[in-house]
Amino acid sequence: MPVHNTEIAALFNRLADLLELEDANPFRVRAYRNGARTISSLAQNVAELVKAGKDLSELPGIGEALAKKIETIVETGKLPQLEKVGARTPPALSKLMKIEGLGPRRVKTLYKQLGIRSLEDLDRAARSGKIRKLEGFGKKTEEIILHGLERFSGAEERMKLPDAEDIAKSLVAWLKYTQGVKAVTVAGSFRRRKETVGDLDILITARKNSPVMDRFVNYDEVNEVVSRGKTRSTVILRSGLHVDLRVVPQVSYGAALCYFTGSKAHNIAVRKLGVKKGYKINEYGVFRNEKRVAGKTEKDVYKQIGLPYIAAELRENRGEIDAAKKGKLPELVTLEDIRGDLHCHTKATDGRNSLNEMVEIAKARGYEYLAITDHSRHVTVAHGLDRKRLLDEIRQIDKLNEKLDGIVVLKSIELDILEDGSLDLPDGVLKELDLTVCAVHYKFNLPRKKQTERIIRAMDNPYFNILAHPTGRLINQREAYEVDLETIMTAARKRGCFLEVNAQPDRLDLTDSYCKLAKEMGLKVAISTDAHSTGNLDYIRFGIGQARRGWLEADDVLNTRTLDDLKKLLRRD
DNA sequence: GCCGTTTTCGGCCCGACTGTTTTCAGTCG
Repeated sequence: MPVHNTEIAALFNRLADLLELEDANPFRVRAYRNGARTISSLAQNVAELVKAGKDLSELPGIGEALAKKIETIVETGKLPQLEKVGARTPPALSKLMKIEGLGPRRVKTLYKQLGIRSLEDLDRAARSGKIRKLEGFGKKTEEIILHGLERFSGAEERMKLPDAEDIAKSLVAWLKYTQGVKAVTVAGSFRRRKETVGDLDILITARKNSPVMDRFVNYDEVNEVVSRGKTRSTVILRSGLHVDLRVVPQVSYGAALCYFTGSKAHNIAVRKLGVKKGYKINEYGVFRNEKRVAGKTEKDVYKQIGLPYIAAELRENRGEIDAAKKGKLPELVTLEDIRGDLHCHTKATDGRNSLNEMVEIAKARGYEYLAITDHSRHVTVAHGLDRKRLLDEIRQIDKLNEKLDGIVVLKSIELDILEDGSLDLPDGVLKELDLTVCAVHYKFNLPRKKQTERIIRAMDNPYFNILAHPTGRLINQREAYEVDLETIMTAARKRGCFLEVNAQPDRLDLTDSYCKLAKEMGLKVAISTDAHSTGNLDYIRFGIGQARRGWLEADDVLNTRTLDDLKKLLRRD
């Protein structure tokens, strides 16, 4: 099993932590963190790139030194420098820096002065009042540490996007109806449509004397006010979600929106570019010699430094600035581009609504087609369809199609890929379908090679069309199964098969990085909801967000096609 | 440690809030 990208990134991050504790050059520390970020957001397995002899220093933020270190990690599983630094500075200290309110300086002082090297040490010292006596610390800081410890022990989990949406919606409504408030925008990773959010960043433009800050900290759901200033405040809601609110004047709205949308790495890159052109960029605008030259809209900000507008979903410093400079930004796929859904369930298996109800809502959404993909027999808990019941459903759909106008129901199935790579129903019945959506639903723990072969063998079946939720991961619940997705993607491309971007907000599988890789490989994907109810069809929004984060354009997406064009792309002999 | 249509050396984004301070360091985003 090759070394995972996340393991390499973790080693670099840990090294960065320890170097920071040693007062190393902060830019060197940042270089390690940047490298870690590049590695962890890469779809391809770095170990395999190394084996293929690829020059890693071509990757952004990876230079000769880091490239060499990565090679060592791939070969030995270890980063010698980390062990060397670890001998001087206890590696456990990096955990202390995760406590809110504790950074490298304070952790270092705590270690040097009180010998604190673990969470337990920290807790003991704080409780016995030792910390407040240190220079630069005080009673209040001690309380903050104790509080941070308490919070830390709770599950540290990022919130899934739809949950954050629910919370944001009520809060935004509350803030909007405040005297003097003009615009309320949720920015941050929420706006970048990341699959999970760590906190909510809300931007407000308001008249000078608007009481919006008061109203914010007095919101019913606020559990704790972390900080409160004139232009910025932070609270923690009862749900545990942190919310930052920033108030700026109208003339700074665009600059503030850029700043608050991030990502941090994107902002740094943009500001750097600004500096090069003689501008200072902050949340109040773009400045040349103290004079504001742009800032009212995001577009103005980008324009001022010679760039076209960059969509929020792209702002991760993963090549978007370079693409913008060259005029090569993708024209991202939108909700309006989607002409149909290629994965949904009905009451026949584990869906909540009938065939007719599903079709009715799909039609109301303006879809031209809807593929009904109930489970196959192997998924017994969902009462999966056997050959006979599938034939019944096919006949039912044929009958319905005769009556329907403006939408066509596609005959399909979510077909289990069995352990040996065969499909769960015989070809004889599969050939009656318009398309198949195939998936792994059991035996997640096969070795990587076997799992990969299993899926590719399934693709050898001429009736295989789309690989559903290709890695099986459930966000915050279940890791992806071990599989060589890049090899699978290559195989899919060769065979005329497709991969799915499952739009269930629990799945969002493919990830953004793999969407981008698919695009680069020329492999088209289907964005499908896997809806188990009529309401779920709306999940398509989350799939679109993920696809946009993966740089996908309408042309890269199967279900932006008209029905005729779609049929041409699906191999059905 | 990275990086270069000003640079292969000398830079490296920018500001708010808090606490412990009498002008600023530390942390955060």
